[in-house]
Amino acid sequence: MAATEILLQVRNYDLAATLDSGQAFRWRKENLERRRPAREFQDHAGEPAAPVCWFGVIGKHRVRLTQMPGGIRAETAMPVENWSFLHEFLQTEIDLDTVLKTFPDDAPMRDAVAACCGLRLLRQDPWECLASFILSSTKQIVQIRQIITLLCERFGEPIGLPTASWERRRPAGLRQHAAPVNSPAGRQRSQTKDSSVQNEKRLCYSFPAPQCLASVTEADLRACKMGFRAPHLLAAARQIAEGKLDLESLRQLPLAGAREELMKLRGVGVKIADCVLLFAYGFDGAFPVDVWVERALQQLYFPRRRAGDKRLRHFAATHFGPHAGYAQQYLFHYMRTKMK
DNA sequence: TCCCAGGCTGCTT
DNA sequence: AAGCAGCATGGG
Repeated sequence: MAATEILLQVRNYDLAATLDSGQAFRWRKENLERRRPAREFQDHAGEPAAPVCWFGVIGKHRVRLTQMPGGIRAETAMPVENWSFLHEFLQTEIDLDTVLKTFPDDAPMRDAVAACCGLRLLRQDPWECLASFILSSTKQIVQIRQIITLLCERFGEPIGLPTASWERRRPAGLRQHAAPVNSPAGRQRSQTKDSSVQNEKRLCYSFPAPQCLASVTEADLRACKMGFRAPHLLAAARQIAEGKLDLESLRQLPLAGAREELMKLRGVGVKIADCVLLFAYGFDGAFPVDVWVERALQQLYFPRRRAGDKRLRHFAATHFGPHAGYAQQYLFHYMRTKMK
């Protein structure tokens, strides 16, 4: 039976940490302060807490996710027959405690796990993930999001208009985090409302398929502010569109073989390859080392002596166990949000 | 103004 | 092997 809403019964799942930890770039947070709070959202004093929900696109589905006491509520713009796409994306079947038990029992890892309770790994579409991380090199996460937003607006397909119930559920007033601190309390500015509505509209596009991007020009892509990454993305799209690279076939390869295939693409080195292997294919042994993770390893595990690049990589490959990629995500998020 | 950002490539030592 | 400039663009 098709429905537009479902409650995913998962525990120990921090939606905010997961959707905002630099693995996916198309999720936007909104504070539903004006929405009548459900009973679950009232704290002990009876004050309505601000429920936070997240808007995003998974394949052709517009999705709104809300953190609930019993799990995650999911709402879609269109009725859904089969919710397996959502279970797959959120990896609701993963028993997080089992994963955490495999982490090394040392102080840095204990601190990171304690600080990022409920952080999960998603399971994304390989092409969207690959394209996103091709665009990620020497870019801040906010800028990666901007580039991808432009890319989807210009080349993605509009996603079906929402049902009336979706529109009805949309909150009347939305507050932006970017609102000036000294703005009058409790007063909404029309500007912030407009930009919020626009934020939601901007999400109404699918991620452009490789066949689509293969037919545009480098200048078209550069217009999305991606700079020197444009030829890399274009070449990757063409390789896939021409059938010279089959992303689905990588699923059958071992980690090293799949990594090797991805690294044949221009602009894809070991770090970007490992991000795709971890976030899209679920190779838990992949351990992407970016500036943040390198900083984490350096400061937390080699505080006095400076460890060389080679030594760091060997340490990363041997110290964190079978779910090293998960451990990496904890270190990354911990470093980025809790340490400086 | 300078430094940095979920890097990669190619050229020098 | 290791170091390093260049690459586009924007935030702090």
